[in-house]
Amino acid sequence: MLVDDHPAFRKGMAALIESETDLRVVAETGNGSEALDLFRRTRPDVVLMDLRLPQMGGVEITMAIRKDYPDARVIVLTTFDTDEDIYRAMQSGAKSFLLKDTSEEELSATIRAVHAGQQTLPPKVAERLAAREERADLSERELQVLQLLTKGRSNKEIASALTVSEDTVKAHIKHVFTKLDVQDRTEAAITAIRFGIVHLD
Amino acid sequence: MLVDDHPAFRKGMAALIESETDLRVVAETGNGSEALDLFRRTRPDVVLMDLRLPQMGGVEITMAIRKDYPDARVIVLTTFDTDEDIYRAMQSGAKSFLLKDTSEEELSATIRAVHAGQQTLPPKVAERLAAREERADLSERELQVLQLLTKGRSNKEIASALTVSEDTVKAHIKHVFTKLDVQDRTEAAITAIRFGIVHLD
DNA sequence: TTTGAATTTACCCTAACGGGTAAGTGACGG
DNA sequence: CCGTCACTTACCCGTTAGGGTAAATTCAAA
Repeated sequence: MLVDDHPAFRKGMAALIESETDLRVVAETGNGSEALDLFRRTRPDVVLMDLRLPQMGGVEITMAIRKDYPDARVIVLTTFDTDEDIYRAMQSGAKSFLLKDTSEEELSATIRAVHAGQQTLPPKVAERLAAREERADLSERELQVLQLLTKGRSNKEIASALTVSEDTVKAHIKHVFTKLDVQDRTEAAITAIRFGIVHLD
Repeated sequence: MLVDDHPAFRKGMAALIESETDLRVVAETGNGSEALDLFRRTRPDVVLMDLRLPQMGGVEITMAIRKDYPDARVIVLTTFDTDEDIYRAMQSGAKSFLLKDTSEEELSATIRAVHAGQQTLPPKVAERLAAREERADLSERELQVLQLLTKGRSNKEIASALTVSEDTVKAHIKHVFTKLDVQDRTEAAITAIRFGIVHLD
């Protein structure tokens, strides 16, 4: 099953897959909520899932599918990716993570491997996943502070937004700096965006 | 002619185009430098160009083509786009700017329109281009300062990197703040990334 | 139950930031 | 030749940020 919101990409990907004698596309959609229905009805051996989808994200869909079907084999296939994206995708139960520019050979090899129950990761992706693992998780509150900081808000503004004192905000920010290994708020904001910890928009 | 580094996308796009009786794909490549050669040899009526390509960017290729062939008709076709990307693409002489999730109908209609010599822009894109036009251009020096600022450098560090005084850096930064309509450096950094004025990496 | 992490607040203090204002240089175009 | 603009520097001054330290509370896990 193919889940991607670009019709042209789906078409091309389907053609690549169908050109392999042992692979077949049983369903495709660009819609997140439709993906669930389609999975239930077609029960594909393997799902190729884009992460960036309108409405529901690929991670949410993957989690939803694996909640009902823990054996579902999902390969995440995406173009732009942050360390946090990779991390969350694997956390959600994806079996593999490929970039869209991977070769036809690697794609079909991965599909077969995942179908056989293996969990493969390209070296580049594995490396970035390891980098993410090294980074400490932010607490709920620290994440909220970081999100506001990344909107350009001052400590005072963040404090009033969270209805805590400015000193509290400072404390959270200090912890965030340590965990992200940065020196100041600007670096923290950029790092958060780079790693995909927070999203613009 | 199709220029895009994703084989699957090229394949799908080619299929969409060939399904129209009056349209034909005469050449395709994922390589920037090859694009120039291919253009010279095949002289396509219309070029569909991705912006994000390895090695040479789509804007550079477009400029290179239009330098030798000012009549070349280029449609930029891309997934993620910043206001600055759109602006630079149109500055480089592209005739239209489409997002990759545009419908088959809009795609073929645009190809025909551009072939007929028209310069069309989807409403959404036109809107964002207008937003970019309203924003004042940064001077060379201001851009350098902003780039360093967006790496998390302090005024002192920026000053020594550009071998000017810290007061000078402050002056540039003040101008940047005014032009970007922001209050502080963190907001400036985020805005610069959002608009695509500076790039991460 | 106790240990630990998250959350909260406070105080002190120094360094950095940012606004306002002023002014000198060189280059480029009208 | 003169105006404009980019670039440069300087000074003053108030606000903000960030480091260090300490401590209370809560809540979940060991």
